[in-house]
Amino acid sequence: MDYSSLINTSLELKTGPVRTSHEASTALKQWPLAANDFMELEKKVSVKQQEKNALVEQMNRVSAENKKLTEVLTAVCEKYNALRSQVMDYLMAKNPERPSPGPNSRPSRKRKCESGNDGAAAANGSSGSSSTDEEESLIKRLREEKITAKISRVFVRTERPNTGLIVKDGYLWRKYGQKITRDNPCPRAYFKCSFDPSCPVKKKVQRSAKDQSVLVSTYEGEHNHPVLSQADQEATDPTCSRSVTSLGSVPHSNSLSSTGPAVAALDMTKSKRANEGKVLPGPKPESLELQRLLVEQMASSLTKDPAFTAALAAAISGRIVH
DNA sequence: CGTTTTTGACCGGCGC
DNA sequence: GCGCCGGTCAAAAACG
Repeated sequence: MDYSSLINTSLELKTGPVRTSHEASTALKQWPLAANDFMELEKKVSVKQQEKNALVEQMNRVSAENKKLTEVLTAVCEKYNALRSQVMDYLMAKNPERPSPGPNSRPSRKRKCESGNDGAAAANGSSGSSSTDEEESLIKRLREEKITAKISRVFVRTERPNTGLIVKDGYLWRKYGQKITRDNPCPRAYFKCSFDPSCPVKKKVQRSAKDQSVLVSTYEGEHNHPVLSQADQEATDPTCSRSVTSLGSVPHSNSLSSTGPAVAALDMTKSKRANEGKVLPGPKPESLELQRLLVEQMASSLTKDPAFTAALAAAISGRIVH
C-alpha cells in the first residue's frame, strides 16, 4: 500500500533545479551568508527525512499488526460459528419433534426479549428439572440468540440536543410511526428502509432517558442491498457526512451492528479511495455478517483500550499541530 | 403532484 | 376478561 497517498509527507523543499556541487560551492563563495542558510536547510531536510522514514516504518508495522489481528479474529469467529451450529444440530437431532421458528418469524414479543434473556428463562418454575428440561431451555436460548442476532443497538451522541431523531447510518429510512413509551419521556420513532421496498430492515430511534444527547437506534433485520455511497448520502442529506464523524462510542451492542460509514472509518490504514465508487460492492451475506462482527469486536476492543485512545489522540493532535 | 412526515386509531401480546 | 403497552397502519398535512 502506498501510504504516501494517505498522508502528505511531502516536505516541499526541493522545488528548484538541482545544482551541481561545483556550482553550489561557487555560489557559496559568492554569498557567504547564503552558505549558512544552505547548511541549515540541509540539516533540516535530513531530519525531516528521518522522521518520514520512521513514520512510514511505524505505519507499516501497525498495518501488519492490524492484518494479523484481523486474521486471528476471523479464525476465532469461524470456529465459534462452526461450534454453535454443531451444538444446534446436535440438540435438534435429539429433539426433532419441536418445530423451529422460521427465519422470518419475529421475536415473540419484545417485552420479553428486552427484559433480559440471561438464563432466567432456564430457571423458570418447572419442578424436577431433568436433563431434557435443561436441553429445552438451552435450545430456547439458542433460538432466541439466533433471532436477536439480527437485532443490533447503536448509540450515537448528537451535538445539538434538540435536533430530530435522525441517525445517519448510510441507509435511506422512511418514518412510519412515533410513540411515547412508558420508560422514556422522549418519543420513539419507527423507521423502515426506503432504499428498497423489499428490504425487511426496521429501525427504532429514541433518545436515551439518562443522557438526552445520546440517540439509541435499534436495528432489526439485515439489509438486502448495499449501503448508500457517500455521494448518495450527501445528495439525500447534505449534513450526513458531518454526523458520520459524530458517531460516538458503542457501549453496548448485543450483536451485529449495521455496516456503513463506521465500517469504512474503522480501518484507518485503508485508502479512502476504496469507498469512492457509486455504490459499494455488495458482499455476500455471510461475509457481510462476518465483516460486521469483526468490525464490532475490533471497535469494542479498541475503544476499551486506553493506550489506543491515548495514542490516537496524540496522533491526531500531532497531525493538527503540524 | 409525488413523496415524506405526522399523528390518532387500531391490533395483538402480556400480565394481573 | 380486561387494561396496559409497544408496534403498525393509514389518512391528512407538509414539503419540495
